[in-house]
Amino acid sequence: MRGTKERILDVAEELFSEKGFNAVGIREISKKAECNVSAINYYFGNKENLYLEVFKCKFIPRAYRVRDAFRRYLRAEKKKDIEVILRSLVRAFIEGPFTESERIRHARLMSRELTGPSIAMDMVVNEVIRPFLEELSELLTPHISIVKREEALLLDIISILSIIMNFNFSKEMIRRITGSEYSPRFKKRLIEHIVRFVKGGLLKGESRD
Amino acid sequence: MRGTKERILDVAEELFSEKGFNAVGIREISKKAECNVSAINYYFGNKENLYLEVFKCKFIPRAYRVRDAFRRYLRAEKKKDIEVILRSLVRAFIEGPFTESERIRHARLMSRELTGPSIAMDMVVNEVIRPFLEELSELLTPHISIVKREEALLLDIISILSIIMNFNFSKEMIRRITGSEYSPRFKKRLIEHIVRFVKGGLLKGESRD
DNA sequence: TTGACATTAAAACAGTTGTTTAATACAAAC
DNA sequence: GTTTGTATTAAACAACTGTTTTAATGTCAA
Repeated sequence: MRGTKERILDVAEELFSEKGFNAVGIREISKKAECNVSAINYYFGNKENLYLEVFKCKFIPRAYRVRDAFRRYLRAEKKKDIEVILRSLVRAFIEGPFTESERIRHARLMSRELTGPSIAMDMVVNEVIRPFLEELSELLTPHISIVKREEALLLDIISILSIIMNFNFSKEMIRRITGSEYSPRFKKRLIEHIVRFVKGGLLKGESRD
Repeated sequence: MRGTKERILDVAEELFSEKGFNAVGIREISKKAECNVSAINYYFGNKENLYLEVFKCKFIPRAYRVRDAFRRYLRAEKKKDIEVILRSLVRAFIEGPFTESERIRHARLMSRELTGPSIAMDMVVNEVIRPFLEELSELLTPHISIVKREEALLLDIISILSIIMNFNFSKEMIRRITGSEYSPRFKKRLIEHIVRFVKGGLLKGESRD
């Protein structure tokens, strides 16, 4: 059996992402992790720190894996035009090297942090979001022919990520509205849809207007 | 002084949207609403029902006001081309006939419902989202010249709303990343950015590809 | 075997949770 | 003036909260 500390982290991430910080009790965690309540405080000091540790040990490493998947998809292509860049990006989030439950956990934690920032937000912004935005910005700039204000490109990228994220963490809502399950086939359609939509958005006003 | 029941509803909405259902206690509500704890159970039965009532009496009517603002903006324009439709839509959400705190409350409640569906989700889907998607779909269809699968248009509209919503309920994150406050000037830029981006996305593949 | 340390366990802690009870206060209706 | 129904209050309820204490283990080196 894996170490107690590891099990606590796993269970904590699962429950926190599913219900949010306040809706989860440490007794619920300890029960599911098959350990004593005091083991949690022994290893992590208190509940808040456990939450922080979930981000440090689980969320952030996985965010890097998303980024790495993106880089890998991109590297595998010869022509690195806008469409390839965008498809690599979308695929990293929608398909990515994750199990479906991993993806859901990741999306939910992120979504909670976006809507109701917690003590973990600083970490997420500084170690994940900002560097990734910068990377995307540098990758896309050479392909945007018209002179674009820096802010405009930033807003573009945020818009792109908004769409990707939304399809990732509003799954229940999307399911209800479209009537489609998140099957591999639907995902394929979804990826192509998003790629084409955001490509259109990015290139807006270039060949017309 | 306004009626107790009204005050409870107001305070409950504010606190629920700010912290989420589980993070708010009825004693906190009763204190801020300047009433007794048991008044809450007297009027609403229990905490869960109070949450539901917040949606019934506050969220949904305001969602209709967003829709009405959209219709009004649209009606005020002579030429009802795609750009006008989209600008009306974006303005209804970003500017709309609301105070800033009203907009924040609305966005947060919606975001929570999207990420972690509660008992209120059915209400939101059936009375707000579905009808509005249909309305948008009918409005946009005549302006999309190429034959588009029904699903494709639906995904387009969801993408559009994703962007609008994200700029509405990730404000703290946007602030940090862009360094811009949500001033009227920034909002203007934001609206024009979104309109152009989603217009590009919607019309993708029409005049090129 | 001894001592030191890391880990687990049960119990107690004080404070908070949502809810209920029982007792009022205050109108309008008879 | 009594009754009826609504509105409001304080107090008590049992269950649960995160945390701490204390004791009992296990482990490994000296």
